[in-house]
Amino acid sequence: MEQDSQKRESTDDRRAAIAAAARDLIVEKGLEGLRTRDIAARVGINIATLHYHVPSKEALIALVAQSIKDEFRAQGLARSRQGKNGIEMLHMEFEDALESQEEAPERIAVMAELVERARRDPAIAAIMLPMRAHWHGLLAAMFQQGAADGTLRADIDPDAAAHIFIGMIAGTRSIKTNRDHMIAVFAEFERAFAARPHTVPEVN
Amino acid sequence: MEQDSQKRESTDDRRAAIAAAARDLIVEKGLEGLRTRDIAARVGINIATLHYHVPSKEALIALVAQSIKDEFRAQGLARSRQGKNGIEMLHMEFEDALESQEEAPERIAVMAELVERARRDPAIAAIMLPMRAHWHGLLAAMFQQGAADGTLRADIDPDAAAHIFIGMIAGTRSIKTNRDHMIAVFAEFERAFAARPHTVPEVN
DNA sequence: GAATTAATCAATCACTTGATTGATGAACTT
DNA sequence: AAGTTCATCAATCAAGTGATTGATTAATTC
Repeated sequence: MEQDSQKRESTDDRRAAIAAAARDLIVEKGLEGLRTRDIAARVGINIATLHYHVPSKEALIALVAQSIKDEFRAQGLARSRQGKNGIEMLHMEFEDALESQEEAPERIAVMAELVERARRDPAIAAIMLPMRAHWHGLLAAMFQQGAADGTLRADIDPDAAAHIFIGMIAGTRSIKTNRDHMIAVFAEFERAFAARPHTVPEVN
Repeated sequence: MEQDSQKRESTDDRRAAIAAAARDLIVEKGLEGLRTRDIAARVGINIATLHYHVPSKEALIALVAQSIKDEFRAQGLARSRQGKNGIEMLHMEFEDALESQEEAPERIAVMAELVERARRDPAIAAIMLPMRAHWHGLLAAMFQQGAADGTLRADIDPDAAAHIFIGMIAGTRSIKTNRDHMIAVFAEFERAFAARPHTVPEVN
């Protein structure tokens, strides 16, 4: 139960509210349209109060990046991959992506924006790049596992396959993306990377 | 031969120079760091002169988008795909991407920025989305062709495969991308989508 | 060669924007 | 109850920031 008559919020709560408002505004206006005043207004606080909780705009963007990173980590931990074979793990990964797209599409959009930002802002790069590298590593391990357990192609290059998988997911944050489209794309991905012992050799 | 003693440039030349300077600055500072004054300074003209040639910042960004679009169109027309089979056309497409990445990496970076922008700016969307749709259509046709001529998997979903291909290319504008890495990724893509009649069926 | 158009710039406007200051009341400490 | 810290805001600052104005000079037209 919350007491909504409370006049003062803790810094943790405020920072979370500020991050949430900033994320919404980044989706609406992009990083180039992000204004500290707009964020303060959306949270319902004064601009000086915002600066009390988050010292600078730079720190604010880093806060947003960190909030994204934390959510991805939480999602990764939510489901155990233990005891699963390669293709099953890949399936779970895709389901996570599908869930993200449906429950927090704004998260994907903000992440795309921050990945761009990371290219020229070391502070953001320090947050986003390890996150991407970690995901890439997990995926590569899955592909390797799949090649070993016979559920994925034996001649797979785990690193390259992880790259293609990430590109596929990142591409779904595009225009006409709906659930059915994503499912069709992943089905094609599965046909492309799953082991296919059923193919009938042609006679030359 | 050019006469570099010329004091006045034509509007076409000026607009091209402005677009080029803007693209460089977008790479350096992002759209959120783009300033009309900086562009003018880089071209070597007064801010008022810039506004004489390009009426507003909005129009300037549209000019950049159009310049990108024109270059992509030119690249697409540079090599004829006639008489090629599915996998050969795909190879050419990859070579074009590789060439872009090496000869004009800034073009890819700016395009990524503009694709983000298109999400919330109808004027930019009107330029970028048809470009993307056109590329997607060309790719889907290639995959269909490849399925028909036996060079690519017969069970391919051309639309989904095009999506994955675009994601792969877009993903290469990421961090540690070098030529060897791109080639390894495309090799994996080829293994994944090429017809593989040589697979030996396993006995259940 | 006079009139017109194209291209340019110094100066400035009106407004935005991130950040600070100094003050105020609530909540916690002792 | 007094002192201290926490959270808040009205007012303001200084540096931008996109755009305009009015004038000047080179090029073109007639």
